[in-house]
Amino acid sequence: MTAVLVIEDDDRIRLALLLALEDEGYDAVGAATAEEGLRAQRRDPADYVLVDLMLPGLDGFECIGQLRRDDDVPIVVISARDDTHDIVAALEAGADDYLVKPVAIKELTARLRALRRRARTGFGESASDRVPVLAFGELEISPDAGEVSRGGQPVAVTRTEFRLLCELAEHAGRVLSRQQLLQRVWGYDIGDERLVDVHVGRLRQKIEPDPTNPRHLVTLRGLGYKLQR
Amino acid sequence: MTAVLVIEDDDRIRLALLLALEDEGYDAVGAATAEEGLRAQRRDPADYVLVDLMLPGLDGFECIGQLRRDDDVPIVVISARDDTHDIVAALEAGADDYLVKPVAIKELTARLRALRRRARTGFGESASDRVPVLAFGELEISPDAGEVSRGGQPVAVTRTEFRLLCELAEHAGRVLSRQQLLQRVWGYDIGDERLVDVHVGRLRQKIEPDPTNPRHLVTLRGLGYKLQR
DNA sequence: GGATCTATGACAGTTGCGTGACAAATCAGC
DNA sequence: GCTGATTTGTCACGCAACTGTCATAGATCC
Repeated sequence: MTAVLVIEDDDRIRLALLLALEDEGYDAVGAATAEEGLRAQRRDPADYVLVDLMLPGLDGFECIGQLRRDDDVPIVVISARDDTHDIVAALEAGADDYLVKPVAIKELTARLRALRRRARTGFGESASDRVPVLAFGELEISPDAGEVSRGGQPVAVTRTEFRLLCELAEHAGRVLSRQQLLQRVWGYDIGDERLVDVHVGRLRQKIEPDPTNPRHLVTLRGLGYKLQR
Repeated sequence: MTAVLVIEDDDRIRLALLLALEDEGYDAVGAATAEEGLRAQRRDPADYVLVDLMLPGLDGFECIGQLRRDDDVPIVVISARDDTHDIVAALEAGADDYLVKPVAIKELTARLRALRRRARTGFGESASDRVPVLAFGELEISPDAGEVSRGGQPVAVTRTEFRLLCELAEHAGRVLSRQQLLQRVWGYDIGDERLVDVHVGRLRQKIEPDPTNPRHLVTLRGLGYKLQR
């Protein structure tokens, strides 16, 4: 069954949504705060997340950001605010759709279905010859095409940088030690680990908006590097 | 450049949309009727299609159906009608999103970007690329990701602290003596057992809500430490 | 109340990381 | 092949963060 996580602090609205979703045949779970929702999603990932923007503690935008960091789950914002600014900000943060309260349950489920259909289909070329693309926020990597882009703009990376990036992307969210990277990217059994630093540094100059404060290609001191959403 | 086809019979609205889209860096083309739009799309496919519902001749719903028959192009409906029925019908017919006039251009483009991102990413991560997490109440440890979080909020721990925590987490609920920890975390055969205390203390500062009254990382006097739920 | 075990703060030495400079190697265009 | 441009690997330096030691204070047991 399709599972939906509803992150909404207002008990009545949350309950109403949960009941309505269950009526529609979804397996719905509620969370009253962003923190609770994030935890629930980590432990037992739902297929969709609905999130309110105004939450106590961690707000909706941050919640979306956190969800997107380690998950591709479709996120639909359900908010009382219909300001263009909020809508744009939420979508940019990683939300897939934005509905203004009060929401009609039929519309909501229709939108969930549309979202699923779109995600399955992809677009551009026909499904068969579509190049797989790994996405990390505004960063996109297509290993087959040998292309990297940030926010739709192509980024020129060298071969070594590209291999390094692919290796990290393949194990997205996981730490790779310098040794592992040397092994996999360069084929060295032993070698100077600083070499990895240098290339990571160069890569960051190209793919990170603020290379000094990397958001995707992060260092885990003493452990290695990892690529995250 | 990204091309957008706008199918809208009202000249003023169509023109306004075209201009606004071009301002935003899109390559926008207009069509006044469904037939004209379909022809244009067949001849020179755009990356997105915006379509009005109330069109002379072939109406919007049918237009969507026709578009969908031979194309995966993302379709966004832009309509004056905000009736749930219409919205659901349009989405079911194959539209990807539905905006009610008047539309804010910023919102429109944000939605186009969201759509593109989703289509590229797809979803439904396979279980294999989900990073495993060990949970202890609100405390979460992901050895692979090199991450620790409390209540969904990431906590920065050092390498030694991380190793220590993982060691304890691996044997959750069991006491580990200082000797065992020294052995496993530091590789020391002999060494000052106080060292363990110091690191446990530092770890508690970071992961325990009230470090003086630890709930998870507890001391067993004379025996050692253990991590519990 | 004394003995033993544990917590914690301060501190200096060490380690790890990012970066710029540079030379060797490789590539592209002719 | 030649030449200039790009890419790659090496090195050294400096900063920031981490580690281990110690001393002292506190807790616990009998």
